[in-house]
Amino acid sequence: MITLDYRDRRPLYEQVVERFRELMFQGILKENEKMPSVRSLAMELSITPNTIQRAYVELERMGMIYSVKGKGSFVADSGRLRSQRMKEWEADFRRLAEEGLKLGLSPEDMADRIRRMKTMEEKGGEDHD
Amino acid sequence: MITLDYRDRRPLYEQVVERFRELMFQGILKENEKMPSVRSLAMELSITPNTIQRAYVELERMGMIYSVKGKGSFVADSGRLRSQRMKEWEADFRRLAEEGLKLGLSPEDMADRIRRMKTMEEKGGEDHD
DNA sequence: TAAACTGTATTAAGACTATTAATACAGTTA
DNA sequence: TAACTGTATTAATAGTCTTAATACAGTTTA
Repeated sequence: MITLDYRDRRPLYEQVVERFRELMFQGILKENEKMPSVRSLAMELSITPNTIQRAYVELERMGMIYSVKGKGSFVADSGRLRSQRMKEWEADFRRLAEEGLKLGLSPEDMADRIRRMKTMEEKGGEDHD
Repeated sequence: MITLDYRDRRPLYEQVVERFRELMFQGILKENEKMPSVRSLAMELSITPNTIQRAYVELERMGMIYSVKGKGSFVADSGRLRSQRMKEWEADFRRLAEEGLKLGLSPEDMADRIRRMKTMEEKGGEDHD
C-alpha cells in the first residue's frame, strides 16, 4: 500500500503523507475507511511508529484524515478533497500551458502531446475509478 | 538580484541555484554574462562564500554556467538553456497530464482545455523574449 | 612587480532536522 | 483482562546545511 524511497531527499514522513494523498485522490482509499494503525504500518515499513505518527498528524492537520483515540485513524471527506485537488490541477495545468505558449508551442502542439499519451495509457497499469 | 527566504525549507544554496535559473530562463542574464563573484555575492547576502560556491558548483554541473579560475563564472550557452527549459517543460507537462488521467480526465478533455485557452491568449499581457 | 581580485579546496565546528528507541498514558474492543 | 488503538515525552544518533578560517592557484590592474 505504501512504499518508501530511501534515495528520495524528502523525509520519510513526508513520503508517507504524499502516498496517502495519492491513494485518496485516486479513490483507492475511500471516505471513512480505516487507515492502517500507526504501529502496524510502522512494522510493515520497518520504521518506528513515531515517523508514521508524524505523517498522520500532518494528514490530520491537512484535513485528509481524522483520528479517534483507541479506535484508529480514518479517511476524511474524500469527495471534497477530490474536487479540491481538481481545482489545484486546473490551476497547474493552465499555468503550464501558458508557459508552453511562451516557449513557442501552439495549443495544437500541446494537444497533440496529450493525444500521443493515449498510447501510453496501457503502460501504467493502475486502475482508477 | 538574488534574495533569500529563511522561512523556505530548502537550503540556501538551492534557493540561489533556482533564482539564477529563473534569471537565465527569463533572459535577464544573458549568454557569457559575468556572474557575481563568489565572495561579493556572499557578502551581499550576508552568508559565507562556501554556500555560494556550492550553488555555483551545482549550476556548473547543470551546464548553466562555466567557471574560469581567476576570471570568474559566466552564463553558459543560452540556446542550451532554452532546450533545457523545454525539456523540463516536457517533463512537467507529461507529469501533469498523467496526473490528469488519474483524476479521471480523458486526453480529449485536456486537449479541449488547451484549445479553449487560445481565446485567453490576449488576456495575459506579459512580454516574452 | 605587487596588490587585489577571481575560482577552488580543505578542515573543523555548530545548528538543525529526521529518525530511532524506549517508555508511558488513555481510550476501545474482543 | 488482554490486546489493540492514538498520543506524548525524552534521549540518543545520524545526516545535512551552514559557518569560519584558511590556503592555493590563476588573472587583472595599478
